Amino acid sequence: MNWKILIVDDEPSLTALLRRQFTDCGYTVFAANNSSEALKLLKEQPDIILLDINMPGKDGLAFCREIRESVSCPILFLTARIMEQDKLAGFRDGGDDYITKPFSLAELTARVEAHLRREQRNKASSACLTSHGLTADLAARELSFEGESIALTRKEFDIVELLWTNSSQVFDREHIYESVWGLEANGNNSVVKEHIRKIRAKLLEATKWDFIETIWGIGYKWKK
Amino acid sequence: MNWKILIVDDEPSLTALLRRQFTDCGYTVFAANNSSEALKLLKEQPDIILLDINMPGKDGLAFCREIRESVSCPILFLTARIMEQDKLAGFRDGGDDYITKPFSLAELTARVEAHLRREQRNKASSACLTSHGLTADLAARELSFEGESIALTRKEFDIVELLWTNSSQVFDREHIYESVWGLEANGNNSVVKEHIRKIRAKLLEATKWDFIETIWGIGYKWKK
DNA sequence: CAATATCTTCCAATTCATGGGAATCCCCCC
DNA sequence: GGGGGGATTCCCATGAATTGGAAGATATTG
Repeated sequence: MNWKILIVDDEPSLTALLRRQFTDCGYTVFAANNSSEALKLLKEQPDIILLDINMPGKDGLAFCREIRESVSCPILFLTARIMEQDKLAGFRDGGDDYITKPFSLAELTARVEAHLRREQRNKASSACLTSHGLTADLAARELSFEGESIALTRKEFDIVELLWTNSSQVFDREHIYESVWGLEANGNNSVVKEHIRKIRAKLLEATKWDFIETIWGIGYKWKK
Repeated sequence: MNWKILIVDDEPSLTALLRRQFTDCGYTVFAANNSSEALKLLKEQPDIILLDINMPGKDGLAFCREIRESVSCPILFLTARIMEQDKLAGFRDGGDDYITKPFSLAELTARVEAHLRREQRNKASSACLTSHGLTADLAARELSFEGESIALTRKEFDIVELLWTNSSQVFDREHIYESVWGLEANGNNSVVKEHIRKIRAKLLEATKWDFIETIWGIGYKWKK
């Protein structure tokens, strides 16, 4: 993920330092020396904002109050003020964190990443497997090929999930039975056979491609 | 909003202090003296967790690593360790903030509220759901189809909200029961079935469209 | 106390899992 | 290259599991 970070500070040496740090970490950095410049850079839609409080012209707190409604990304205050009242004011005005100078670059970076991690988590969509145009959404229990949905039954989906998520492994029928059914296999593997057949039939019908490889005398494996 | 906060610290005087503070602020407070107690209290589904690092038995960092996957609420570390390495470890293990003792109650409260505010904001951005002409206002708990209001009961609305806000996921009946009722499901899931039926009947009547998909043998899912 | 919401129970309809046997395929040996 | 034996695939009828629906009991609310 390539994050965009907006740094607002009137101290050029600090913005330069931060720019270097976050560029090194793979961020796209935008820097402003005052509130009005910062306002223009908002159109870049940063994912997170570092905001100095003490600035000539409009200060950071006022800037934060102004944009808070329309900007949803986390805003972290950077400041030399250590008075508790100032901190509280920062949070009250909509800040998400308050970091006092001097701070360590490592801690600042860790905090920035913690906030971004949370943002991403809140947006997170479920994990999908994809290969050869076939897509499986494990949470939604959906399988589709180029947008076309393929209906699988419960056990069929369980088997596909098992094979696909361990696609470098060969599973014998007993292993599949025990994994999917959660029971000990007692020589009873014709069920697995039949399900493999049905899965193959459905996938072949939809994709013209056999995703399951038979390892003769051993078992089955998902083709990569 | 009545937030639920989980406090985990082995120092009874501190948990007592925090309990009083957050109770006064209108929170519902759960407190644990160690990790295993805390684990049990997770079923209360707290909105935020304050976690001491130094505890006998499993420490806070280990506890955090363990639950981070399954618990999405913010986790704030409270600790007397001020070494930078410790802070970085806290963030690395999935913490959202790191507060060093001694701290001021006012700042702690401000930080807690900043995190909760952000959580709410992230949810609120999807406070109005719309698809196929159906609109749900989660804050007002109102459902309507092309201006025509559809009356849902409390539990019915809870279920719709759960399914719709996680429309990429399949929920089995036990999961729905535990989420909506907040209780452990003991095989008793015909209630959920019946509520799903009622919701379907109401929506079908109003919209001529079935928004809930049955995943046979698994559960239910909101159609996208 | 009435109205509404929630929960329980039971049964029919549907879908899926299962197992057996026939047909086919694959590998090895000649 | 051809045949034999075992493993695999295919087909299909049956029965079990799951869901949807009706009706009524119980709890909650105003």
